[in-house]
Amino acid sequence: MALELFNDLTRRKELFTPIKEGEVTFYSCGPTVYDFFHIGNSRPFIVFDVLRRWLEYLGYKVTFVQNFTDIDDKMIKRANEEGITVKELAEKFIAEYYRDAKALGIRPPTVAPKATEHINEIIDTISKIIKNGHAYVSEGDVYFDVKSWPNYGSLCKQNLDDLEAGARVEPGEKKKDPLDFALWKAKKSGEPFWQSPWGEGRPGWHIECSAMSSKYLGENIDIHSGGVDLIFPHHENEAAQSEAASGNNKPFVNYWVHNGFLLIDNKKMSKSEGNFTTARAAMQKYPPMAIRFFMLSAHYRSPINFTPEALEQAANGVARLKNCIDDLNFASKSRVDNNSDFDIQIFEKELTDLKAKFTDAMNDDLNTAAAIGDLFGVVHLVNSSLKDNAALPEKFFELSKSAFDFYNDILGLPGQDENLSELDENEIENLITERTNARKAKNFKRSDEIRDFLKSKGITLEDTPQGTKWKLSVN
RNA sequence: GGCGGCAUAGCCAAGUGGUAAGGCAGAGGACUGCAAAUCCUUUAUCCCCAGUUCGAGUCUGGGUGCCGCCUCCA
Repeated sequence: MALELFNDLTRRKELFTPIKEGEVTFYSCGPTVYDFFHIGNSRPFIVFDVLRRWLEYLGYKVTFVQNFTDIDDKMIKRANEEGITVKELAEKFIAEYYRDAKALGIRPPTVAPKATEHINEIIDTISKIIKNGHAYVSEGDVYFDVKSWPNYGSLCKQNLDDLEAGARVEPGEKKKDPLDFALWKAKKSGEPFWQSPWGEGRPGWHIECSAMSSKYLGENIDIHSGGVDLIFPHHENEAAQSEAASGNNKPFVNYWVHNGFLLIDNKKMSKSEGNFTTARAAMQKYPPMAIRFFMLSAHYRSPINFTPEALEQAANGVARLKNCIDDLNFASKSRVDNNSDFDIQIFEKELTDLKAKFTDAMNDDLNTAAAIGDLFGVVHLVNSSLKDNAALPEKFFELSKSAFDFYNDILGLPGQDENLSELDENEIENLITERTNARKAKNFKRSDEIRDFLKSKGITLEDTPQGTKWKLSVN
């Protein structure tokens, strides 16, 4: 089975075929860097990170572009509040983006362009749209002429009249039609501005993605992703602009993929509801990998509900996975025996079957929920083998470890251990030795003291027939 | 009003018309000095009604309930 993706343009699952064989051009809408990104933002970052990894696994050379929006109303407002420049604000939260993204196992994009570093490209794009007759200048603003674009509404499946009914005109806007949207905004006092053929001003929101996508990926790209709420107006506008600028009658994007919303208490997260949480704050309450696991435990297009219970369940799921890998590594130190009568052939076949099921699930519109089910099939297989056999051949450990490496490469689970205890390994080992001696002497009071002390330092002990093993506690 | 989505065990969640994956939590058991981890056993007539079919969670129609977009928003 080959990869199928649900395309919002056709609202059907379609076989994925890239424009250029063996290569994928992939644009994903990135954050506006006026604050830490919130927990809802982290969903597309995580699920499309997995889509990118999966495409790479399938053998494509993936160019993954994710922008930083570093100039818009929110940026200006926040910078003024903080008494810093828009540029300083952007630099701060771009750094914070990378910090949070890394913790969540999100890989850096191939290219991460900033709007303010592409003003020339933006101006060029706007000029092309004007030249092609789909935009007009109005007192220093430039607007996209929606009525001139017959395809407008084809992505969000709305007709112009219905859209018109909900459209709003801001005071001071000089549009011909309420649906027209700004490509370029004339300078207002106190705002950053750039020179343009239409006077001093700054780019509108949607145009940066068109300009940067075209620069790094070409005028027609394979995949464009974002949250469902971006379908209208952002992506509808982007498509109109990009196609109006290229004038080549080819679709801007072949596959539009959108993630479902993350809800809090079954409601959309919003500041007015008071249910707004940054990813940073969430990671202080739950392990980052629990958040990643949670995001991948449902299909990316389904809505998911962010609740403490769900996150605790996810944390326990990650712990089960980590325990298995830890047990495997521990056993590989003392239980290797190539004369073991363990049936490695059957084991290898079961691993292969699970990998095939996993592959089918991933190819089926990135069904990570089903895929995680198969990953737990591996966990169970490895745990059972460890339980039932005192000694196992070297190949068992090689196959198991490479299987977990494979799943980790795709899903980013369980990720990497980084949070080290304040104790160093020697101290831990010494205490374990002392405890082992105490246990031999049946001094269980002392042995439990040591175990409790280590627990308080984030180290969990487990006694096994091969000795005591320790691990970092998962929260 | 227009467009769209969802409804599967206590909770989360897969599921291609042929008698319900997986995770979490719970119960019982094994193992353990006690734990922890792990293993074994155990927990669902798939929102309601009608229809199509030999057979429906899965298709059709009609309800009911919840959610999202149409406005800055992942």
